[in-house]
Amino acid sequence: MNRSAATRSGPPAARQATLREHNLALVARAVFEASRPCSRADIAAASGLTRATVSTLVDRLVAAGIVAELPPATPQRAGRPAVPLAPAPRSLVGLGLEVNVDYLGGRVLDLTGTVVAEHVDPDDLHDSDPAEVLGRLGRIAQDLLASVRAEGMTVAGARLALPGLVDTRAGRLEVAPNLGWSHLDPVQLLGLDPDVPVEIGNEAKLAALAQAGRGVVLDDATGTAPSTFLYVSGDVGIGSAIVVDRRLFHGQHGWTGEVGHVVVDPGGPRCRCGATGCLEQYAGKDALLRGAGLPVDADTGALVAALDAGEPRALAAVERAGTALGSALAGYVNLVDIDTVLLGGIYPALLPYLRAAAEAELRARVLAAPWTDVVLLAAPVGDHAALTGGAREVLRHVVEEPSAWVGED
Amino acid sequence: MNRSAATRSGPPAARQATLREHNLALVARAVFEASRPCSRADIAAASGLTRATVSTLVDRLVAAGIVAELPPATPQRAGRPAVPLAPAPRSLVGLGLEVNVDYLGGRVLDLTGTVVAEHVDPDDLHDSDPAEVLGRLGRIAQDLLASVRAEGMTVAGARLALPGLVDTRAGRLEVAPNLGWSHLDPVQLLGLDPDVPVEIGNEAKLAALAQAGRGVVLDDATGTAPSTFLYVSGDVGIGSAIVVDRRLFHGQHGWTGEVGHVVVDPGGPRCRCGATGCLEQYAGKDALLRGAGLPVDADTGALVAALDAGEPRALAAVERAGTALGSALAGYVNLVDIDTVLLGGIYPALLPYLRAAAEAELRARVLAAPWTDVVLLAAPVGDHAALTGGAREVLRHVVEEPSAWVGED
DNA sequence: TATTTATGTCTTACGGCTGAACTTATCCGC
DNA sequence: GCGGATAAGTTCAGCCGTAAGACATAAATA
Repeated sequence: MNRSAATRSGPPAARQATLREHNLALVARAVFEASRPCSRADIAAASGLTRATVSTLVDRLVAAGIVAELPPATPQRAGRPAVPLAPAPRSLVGLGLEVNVDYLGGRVLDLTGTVVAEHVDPDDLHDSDPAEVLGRLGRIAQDLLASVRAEGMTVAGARLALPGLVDTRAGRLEVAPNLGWSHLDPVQLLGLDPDVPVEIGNEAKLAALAQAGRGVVLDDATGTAPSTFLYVSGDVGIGSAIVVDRRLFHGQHGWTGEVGHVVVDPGGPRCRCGATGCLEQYAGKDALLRGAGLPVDADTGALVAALDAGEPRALAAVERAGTALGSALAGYVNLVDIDTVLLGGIYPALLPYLRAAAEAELRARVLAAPWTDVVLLAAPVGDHAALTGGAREVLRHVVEEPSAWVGED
Repeated sequence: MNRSAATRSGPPAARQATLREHNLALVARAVFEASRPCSRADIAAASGLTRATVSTLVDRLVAAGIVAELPPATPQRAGRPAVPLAPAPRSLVGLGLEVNVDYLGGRVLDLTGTVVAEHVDPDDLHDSDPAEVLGRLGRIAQDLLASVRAEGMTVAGARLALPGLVDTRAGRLEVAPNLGWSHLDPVQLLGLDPDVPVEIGNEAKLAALAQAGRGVVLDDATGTAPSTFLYVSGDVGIGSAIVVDRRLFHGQHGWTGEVGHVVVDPGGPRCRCGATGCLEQYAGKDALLRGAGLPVDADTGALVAALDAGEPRALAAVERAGTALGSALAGYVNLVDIDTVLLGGIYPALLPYLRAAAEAELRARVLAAPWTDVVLLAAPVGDHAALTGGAREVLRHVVEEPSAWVGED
């Protein structure tokens, strides 16, 4: 009997509890983004809340096991010494899972970003049976969960990375060409305890989030990890993700970043997608190996060896890939105006040989080149990045909405 | 003396007043998004706030001239008749300004989306003098402001659209090739009263926002304008904008959507940007006219006439443009996963002749084509869309942050 | 005219933040 | 070694905005 003209959608009404949730998240964020342990007073000064308010909020976060009070550092100056606050280790954890063409496995991270448990099984999963493989992964996940629970940790959730077109909201895998899977509900096939919420995601997208440095904790002694960047992951196919402010740009269905099928040359070779001259046919792994005169089942190491040995065919193939990649990336940058590109997958190893050609093309084709430089970087997180990204994504939600994990009183 | 480890950036602390601001915006949004006038009770039911709270908030919006109480409609059913609420007409207004290659002018919109004042001067402004032109526009703006103020309206702000690379935050125009302008501060040259805040923006971006208004009606089956879409505007150059949920995707500098320089064929003709085979060289206005064998200073009407007459060269040029556009848009859609494309500028007139070729290319090249259809539509707002978009953008801020316009008590 | 139904207003209660006073814990100078 | 200075963290009254529910209002209906 709702005759309302106003829509029911949109943001919810704000009440007193909303205030608290907001400020709780604000305080959590302050602790997790701080470059070193900070005190309640620091947070008060930085946020504009009073020390009184910050204190009650921090107390709740400590009680929930999200924030830990460290032993006091030896004070440097007059005044009561501060109680240093930091992300709580080995308390709340997130589980990242992945099935890819060459392995399946899981990784558990705590709020400090430390790996507290991991299990990876290399395997050839081309054209595999989804029920069998996901059942196996489910048992791996159960073992990981049991081991961390035995140490008193609480699992905040899990994220399953799959190399294909994924509908995150519906929890459906539409198609994963290389696995030979399509139209299935991977979460159900995992058969995990229903008390652990599992979401699925695209492998490249989650690998991208692993690069987003301090998504959970600032662990980049390596340097400043960018918070806005394009992540391009090369393998047989070439996937990518648009990360803005450490979050994915999601598009309408989550199917962004299909840079592998951007046109490089319409007169080029036919792609397995049916069109011609896609980037993948120049800079995909198979195309690179074929162009270098290596067997298709060779690995990147063989290609790098050929490059190091100065093989002309290998050098030519990689240069052609660099030009194609630069051309496609230039279009990408022209369209989304993000000028830091992290290269993952097979590209970090090839970057010394790719870079010159790619950058030449970028300089020539990026319209804003006179005002800004496009930076090509090797992605810092390499090994099974989607596992880390998935676990981090779970934990990011904890930090951004801690109220769900904080008790009533 | 701030030794804080926590950063001072990030969202501000939430206090009681924040609650009120949030809910005030919520209520305003409900009124402005409703498909027909709604009552206080409607808003309460839709938002989850109590009628009491909604009442006090609505009263404030009415007092501020943002919302108007309409005369009661003849009641259809038992019970006290509702007081219909709607955007207030001729109260708060926004000013859109534009300098483009063929005209300069301004347009004033009120909160209902009605044009309450307008002044457009056609003129050839290729390689013009910025100080002279902007001074002239400033006087036009002053006249418009004076006339609406004489009727008691309040000007919420102004937005100046320019056809070039614009740094919105710094208020600088980096370069506008067709105007022959570069490196200047257009707001200062306008010389407006400082009590009217003026921001600048890219012309294509603001024209895109004009398409996203709630009052905009598409002439396709659905009728309502989409809230997430790509807007592609063709002229000599081809600009575009990414609109998500009625907001621009901004990128790092605001320089998104340079689709005119996406590669269509690396072996193609050299572009004025220095690279080869850019979309602009196939689907830009000059390229189209040249391809059709028409003089470069002809207008779109001449091209359409040639098409209607069945001129083979014109038909071939437009088909080639359609294919090129489809190829570039396919890449665009593959990258940002937005499958509604509004075509503006010269394209609506050419759409009947472009569509088949463009859609064929889209079907072949969009990877998600089996799961979603890419829709090509003529942009509903045509004439000087950036004027409307600029004014709307000013008013959107009023609706989204009404607290700035609501008095203390 | 009395009843029903729905809108809009009024009053009291509650929860969360503020501000100021207070306690705690360390350093510094004598 | 002791008192003052300094700064972190805590306690408590007060304010403010929303919730809950009673009340007033206005029209249709029997």
